Amino acid sequence: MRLCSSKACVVVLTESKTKLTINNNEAIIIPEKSIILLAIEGQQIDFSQLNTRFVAHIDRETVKAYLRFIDKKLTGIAPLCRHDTPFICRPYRTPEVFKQAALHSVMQTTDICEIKRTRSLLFTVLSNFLDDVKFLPLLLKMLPPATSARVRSIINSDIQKEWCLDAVASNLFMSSSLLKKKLKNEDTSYSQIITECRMRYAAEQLVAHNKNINSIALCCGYHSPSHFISVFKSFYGITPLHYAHQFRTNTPEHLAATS
DNA sequence: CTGAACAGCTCCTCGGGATC
DNA sequence: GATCCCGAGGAGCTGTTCAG
Repeated sequence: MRLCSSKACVVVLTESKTKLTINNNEAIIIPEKSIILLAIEGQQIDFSQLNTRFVAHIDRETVKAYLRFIDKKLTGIAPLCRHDTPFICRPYRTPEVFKQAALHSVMQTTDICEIKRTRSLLFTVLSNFLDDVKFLPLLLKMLPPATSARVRSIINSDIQKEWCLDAVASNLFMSSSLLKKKLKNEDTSYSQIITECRMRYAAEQLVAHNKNINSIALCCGYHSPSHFISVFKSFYGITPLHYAHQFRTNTPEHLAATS
């Protein structure tokens, strides 16, 4: 089952022995009662068994806040090696705390107290990885490098606009060839970024507004719904309708309604 | 370090058809 | 009718090289 999230990273709790596959590479066996921290951006992550209620979604702001909170000197930390798998696995003994964190991480609330409580729960979950040498490099990897972040920000400012590389480059006051080089140095490309922005927006529209596929495809800058579906499927591993259905059947509201 | 040029490749659109 | 899949062709992007 493909792991879907619009956040920078997730933490997954396993109830039983599970196979984890990242970018279709060799499967990794995860023991039962483990928690796995995964950088999700740009990765295709599949679990042989996955209970979406046991997935805590952590956004970039929470990661930034956590790094400030632990107050460690970050400048000397070696970056995560390009070949390193972007995850850490630890045994976990207090699943009830984790389940609370996972539940809160998908709640949409403007209540300051609830937001602070969610953040505290996620901090508690993250702290389980503190003694792992890969932990801080992995968190730093989730914070975007300058150029790709600026490209994302430009595209997200008007996601429906028909962006091209030249237009984005001129917004950044540089040539398209220079922009390509800078993005390549950050291990990404314009195509990857625009697809990622479009797919995240599409997923939001699917679950939040219940729009049909045609209008979502157009909103995301695709003139062909069929192409949109194929891109969505290659990005999330499931079709848009399946995604929306899966989200609805796994939300706490639905679980409460069906219990 | 930056920009320009170019070959090869990927992505997107379009059209058609199958399935639910 | 809506969704999904597939193939062909063209547009645009990537990677690389070279020059300033």
